[in-house]
Amino acid sequence: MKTPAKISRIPLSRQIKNYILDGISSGNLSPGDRIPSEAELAKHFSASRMTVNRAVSELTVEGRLNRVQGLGTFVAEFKTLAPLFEIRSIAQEIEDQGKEHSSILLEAQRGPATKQEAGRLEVPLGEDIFKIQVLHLSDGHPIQIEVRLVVPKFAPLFLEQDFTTVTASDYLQKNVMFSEVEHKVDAISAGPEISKLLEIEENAPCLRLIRRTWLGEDIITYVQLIHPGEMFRFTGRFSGPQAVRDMPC
Amino acid sequence: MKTPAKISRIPLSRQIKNYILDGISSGNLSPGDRIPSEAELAKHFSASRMTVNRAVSELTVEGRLNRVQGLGTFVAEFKTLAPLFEIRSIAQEIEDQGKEHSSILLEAQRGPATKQEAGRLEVPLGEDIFKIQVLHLSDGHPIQIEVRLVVPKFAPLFLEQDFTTVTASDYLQKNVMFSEVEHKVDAISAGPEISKLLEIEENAPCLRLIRRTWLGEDIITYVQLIHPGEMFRFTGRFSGPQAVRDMPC
DNA sequence: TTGCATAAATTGTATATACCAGCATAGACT
DNA sequence: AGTCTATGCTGGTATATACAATTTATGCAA
Repeated sequence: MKTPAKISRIPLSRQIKNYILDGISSGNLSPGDRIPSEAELAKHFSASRMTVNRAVSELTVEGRLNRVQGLGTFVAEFKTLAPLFEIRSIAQEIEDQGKEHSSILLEAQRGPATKQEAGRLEVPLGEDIFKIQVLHLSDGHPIQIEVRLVVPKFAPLFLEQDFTTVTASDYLQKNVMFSEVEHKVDAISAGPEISKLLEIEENAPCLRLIRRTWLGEDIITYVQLIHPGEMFRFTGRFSGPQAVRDMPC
Repeated sequence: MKTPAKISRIPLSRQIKNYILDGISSGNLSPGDRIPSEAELAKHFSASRMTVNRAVSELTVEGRLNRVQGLGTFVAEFKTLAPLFEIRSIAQEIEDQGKEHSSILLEAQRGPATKQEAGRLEVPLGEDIFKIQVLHLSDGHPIQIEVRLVVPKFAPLFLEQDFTTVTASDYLQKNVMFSEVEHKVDAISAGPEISKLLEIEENAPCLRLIRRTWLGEDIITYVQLIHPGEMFRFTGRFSGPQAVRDMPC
């Protein structure tokens, strides 16, 4: 008798990681709390300690946990901005979490640049530009709003992309000659539109606003990402105690 | 008979990682090359495959290698900017590589801000500021120049730091309430001063210039880092084929 | 009370083994 | 010639085990 279909195609180590992550995001585990020891987790999952060790080690590398030999493993005190500074495809990020990425094209229009848009791209006011807005979903749940401003004459190929499947990061990674990247991170609260799109409460704090400007020889792109803070994490690697504790969100 | 002192306190997995990294930096392994299989490495180091597996897996997470099931493990095609965007202490970075960090205080003076400096900090021209310049060394080799501009009235405690042991990142991580970070990356070539400090050829290309501005409630800091490009790596995670290949450096 | 040795718990590292999954190729078959 | 299959190599995951290193708690002795 063969294995009855595929009951669980998710690796055990991944399940353990998700279990811990769920504990953190659900509030059962708070920053500073000790998580069960490797031996306990191994028993709980009927796994060997090595498997637990790998799962926990990976979470440590990812900045979610801190391990202290002889003491135990603890939920990282603070979230990290590090992932925000890593320029990766949101699709890849989601898939790495074992979830399914999809996206909805909210807007794709061409027209003259407003004053703000021209400022972002550092082009003359009224310049012919493209404005694309995409909503990214993780397992069907909205998770990030992406706004792209592109100067068509610099990037004709960009316009042929399927914006719902190819993220800006994907495209830029494959096609754009990097010369300079400017990166700004800010925190905002949700206005009516954003709260509706992301299915969160209005005026919810903690949203991360990331702005990136790519200045290449043949393309000028401005990417603006908005997503709930929970998706990305802070660790001590980036900011210390006061850094986040005193933040409004 | 006990172990004869400590012949090798460096973990085997770390040794394997260093072996591979050395192969890459020495040019024996170029991007795209296949590295020896896990079995071969295990034999070479008289280690078990699991140990090799861990070492190689970690290098993959760090973006230095790409693993393909059924094919082999390959040197990552391109370096990544990701570490540049991770805000970490240079001291920690160096120690993580198993090397010793030290630093030399090149300059520490107080005076009115020049036009350029005032612009960086967004303070009035002539504002009383501190200018600190530190040279960081890895195992005695100069590796990074750090320039810090600080507005004293916003950060009185900052001035009591020992600048040669506490890096700006360290301090900011522990004491500064984060509100906004601006991050710019650029590539420059080495002028006479820089080439002398970093012990590299004059006009050497590929130097990374990183500028960070921290805007907090009680501190405004501008940090400028210069280091040879080799220290940090690119991977496909950040930039695609053309991204680096076509760069002047 | 103080100091020190010891024990217990925990993570860190390493081994030996097993089986699964993906890829490429050689060889057999049509 | 084209197609299929078997095989071998590769990495992916998991187990069971062992010992080292670190921290904390405990208990005993001075």
